[in-house]
Amino acid sequence: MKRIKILHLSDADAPMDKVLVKGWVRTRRDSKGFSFIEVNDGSCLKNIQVIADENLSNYEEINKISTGSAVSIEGKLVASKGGGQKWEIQAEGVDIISLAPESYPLQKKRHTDEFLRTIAHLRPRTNKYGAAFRIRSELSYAIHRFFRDRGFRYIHTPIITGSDCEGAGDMFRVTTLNMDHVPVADGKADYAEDFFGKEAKLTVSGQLEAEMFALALGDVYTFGPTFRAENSNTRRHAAEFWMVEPEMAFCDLDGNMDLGEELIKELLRFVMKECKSDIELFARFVDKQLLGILENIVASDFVRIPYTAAVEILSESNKKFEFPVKYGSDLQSEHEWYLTEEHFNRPVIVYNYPKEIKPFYMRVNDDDATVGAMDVLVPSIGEIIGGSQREERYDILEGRMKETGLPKEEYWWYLESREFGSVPHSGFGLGFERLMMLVTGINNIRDVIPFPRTPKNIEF
RNA sequence: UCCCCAGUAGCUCAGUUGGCAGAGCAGAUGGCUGUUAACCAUCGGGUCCGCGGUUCGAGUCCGUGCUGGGGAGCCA
Repeated sequence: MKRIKILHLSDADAPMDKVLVKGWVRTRRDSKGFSFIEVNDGSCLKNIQVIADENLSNYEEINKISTGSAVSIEGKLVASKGGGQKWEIQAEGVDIISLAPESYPLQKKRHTDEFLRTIAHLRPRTNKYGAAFRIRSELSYAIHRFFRDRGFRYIHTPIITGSDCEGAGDMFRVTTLNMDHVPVADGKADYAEDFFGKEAKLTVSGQLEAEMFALALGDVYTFGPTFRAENSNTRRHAAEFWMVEPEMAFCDLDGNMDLGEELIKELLRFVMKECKSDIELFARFVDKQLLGILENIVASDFVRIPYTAAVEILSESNKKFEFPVKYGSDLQSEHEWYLTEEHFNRPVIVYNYPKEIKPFYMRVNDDDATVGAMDVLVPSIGEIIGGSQREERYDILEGRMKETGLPKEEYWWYLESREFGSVPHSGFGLGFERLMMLVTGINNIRDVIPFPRTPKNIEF
């Protein structure tokens, strides 16, 4: 007999004569002559209540079933005699697959996120984390669907890269050298002996490679892990995280902003519709204002202001900032928070930043002072998208590389794309975990990724 | 890396001015009951984060280290 998932039982519209359910026991309560067993199989938030009568041949064993134990239940799906649930299973057989000892760390009552992080291998068995990771899966699907509907192609860009510096942050080294006996040449590690014959790192972005495919397939995107070896200790940063990076040929900065806004709104709409009961859990127990926040984002036009206008708003705000607002320096977190949470109270796209504070690949504007960069800021998360129109003019790109001290030889292939049929193109990076935080109201990135990697933390 | 806060039972926490280590939940045992964070009774459970210091006496005060959290920087 094939097992049926609890998801399909809870929305059943008629009783069933014979069902087989397998899952983990959340709690068990005794009554006179029978026992209530709450079983969850991870297919949905809901448990199914099982009635195990004392006439069952192994009732003595059934009475030893503890929280966390795995069971297989055969019986009838019948209308529940008690309140609180529509259906329950009148068990005809309860097989104990394995008993969890009393040391099982998950209890019926609420645990703190900090404690659950120390048992990341068990936390998906809780209501909250089960819901979060079901949503994570649905959100991934929604991303692929969004791009496919619009004719984008999915590109697998490399995880290991030979580019010494991709412009963002410190990188993790990839090597097969024996770290206890590193071969030396001229007083330095000799990478000629290494696997690739030169230094290799984990990627910090698939952008440069994705650009090559945008200039061939038109509209493309990547969706995969990226790595930053920054010693960041905040609730919004992880050393390993997932990023969505669309890249579009024949697209300027306006088109880029349009896509970013549309993407965020569409993903929120999708999740509110397709993950309704899981989202409701977060709206009830994690952030009471969650639904209002999500609806507000879906309904509002994102504010779009140039960097100079943002600086003006901040200067005229009469708000005491720890760091002074000044043209030419990057916006501090407190400035971004002010714009998106206080001044506008909705998502804000800041664009056209001074070129001195942005990387070499961003397109220089006609004023020769700013570049076509854009950051999407949302309340409670901060920067969720960072992107730009790319510099497609060979000479200017080459000049910017010289200015920022990048070795031209390393990027010969990137420059060549500007030599052969170069076209205006744009793209951005969306932080997938930050999107998860936005959607669920969970305020720590370590709680929206299955096994988080942060400085000094690589357990599991 | 810098600034701030915290660390007490398996979990969540209380612990007054420096004076015998506590509660709820969880666990075990018994009872009651179509229960649903079940209920009632009994019992077991501690390196008060580590190290050093002050003191007649430290969970409490001081120094230091570790771990966790929040903020900043870096960014998605």
